[in-house]
Amino acid sequence: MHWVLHVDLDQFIAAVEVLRRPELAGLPVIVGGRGDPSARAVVSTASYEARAFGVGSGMPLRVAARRIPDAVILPVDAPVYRAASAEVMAELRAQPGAVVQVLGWDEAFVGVDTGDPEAVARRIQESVLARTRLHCSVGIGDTLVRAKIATGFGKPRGVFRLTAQNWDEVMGARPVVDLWGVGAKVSKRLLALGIRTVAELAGAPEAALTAEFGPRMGLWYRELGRGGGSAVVDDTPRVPRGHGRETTYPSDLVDRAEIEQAALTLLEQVLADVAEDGRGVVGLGLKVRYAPFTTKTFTKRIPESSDRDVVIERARELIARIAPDRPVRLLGIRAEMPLPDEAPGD
DNA sequence: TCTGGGGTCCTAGGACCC
DNA sequence: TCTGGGGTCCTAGGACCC
Repeated sequence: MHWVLHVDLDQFIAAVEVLRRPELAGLPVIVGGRGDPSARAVVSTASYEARAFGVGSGMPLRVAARRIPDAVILPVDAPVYRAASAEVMAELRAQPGAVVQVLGWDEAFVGVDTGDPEAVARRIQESVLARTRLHCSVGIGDTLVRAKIATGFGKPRGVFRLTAQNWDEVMGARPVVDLWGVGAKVSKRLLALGIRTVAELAGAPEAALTAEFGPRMGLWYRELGRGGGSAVVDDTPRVPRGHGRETTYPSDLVDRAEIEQAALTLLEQVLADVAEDGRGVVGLGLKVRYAPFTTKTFTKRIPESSDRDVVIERARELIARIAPDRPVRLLGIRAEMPLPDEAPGD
């Protein structure tokens, strides 16, 4: 029978850091930003020792540092994590009969045909550990959604099976925010409809959901409440839609020329990423966060172009729309690339 | 206590066309 | 003195994930 496994590395980034600094084992390790707790940054990953103090992903670094004064705080070192991730994914692909769909640096779906998914899960944990010295947890499911959610019950270093059989018993009474793809906003809107738990969402009337969320998302949320959806692990390589760069400045930018220069610097980096993909640009997006928290996005479609100067000229038109008299806290610029099937000439 | 940076996908509403 | 309905494209914004 066909099974979906969801493999998720345990405290991935912190674990990779501990591997190259064995003396950190057992200490509260926090990785985030440039490793400077006085800068504007958030926690990427905290080791389990740090989590015991209530520090977790997304928390401002400053707050984390205050909470654990003797924590080891390290800067994010993306190339190292990418390399470790590639090793893990290669090991997953080496499993006999496995179809692997990568979800991020530290997680992937693995589709397998087997009569004993737990045995496959344990074998994966052992072989990933042997190759990379990293521990992972594995969720087993009869759909992608159930496998993904199952992993959380297996952490750390465990295996958990979640299927149509035990879905209601395990998930029914839990709040909808525990579902993959339901966050704070949607769960609040659901609550306004009288829907608090996963079971209530699963049994909610179609009309109420589609009226609130539209025909597509409304039906999807109900399906999510049932743990349903696809059971197909898709290993088609993802084609990126675009590239972007965002920076929060240590102090807000006020000078007009300075803002323009900063935006063009970001654009250079974005265009380098686009060029590396060997594709053109069909759209631009400029995000500005004025101090303190109002964010504005300007977008623009442009005729497909790979000419750097042409794209920069179009971008200048967006940059000119930044309010001249307001301090800028964050700038982001993003280039959309043509989808493969709309690329001319192939 | 003060909120990053990289992405993805969905929806609403206006312009425009037939 | 009343103005349909379907489609596409574009901009802007919302929400979510890791």
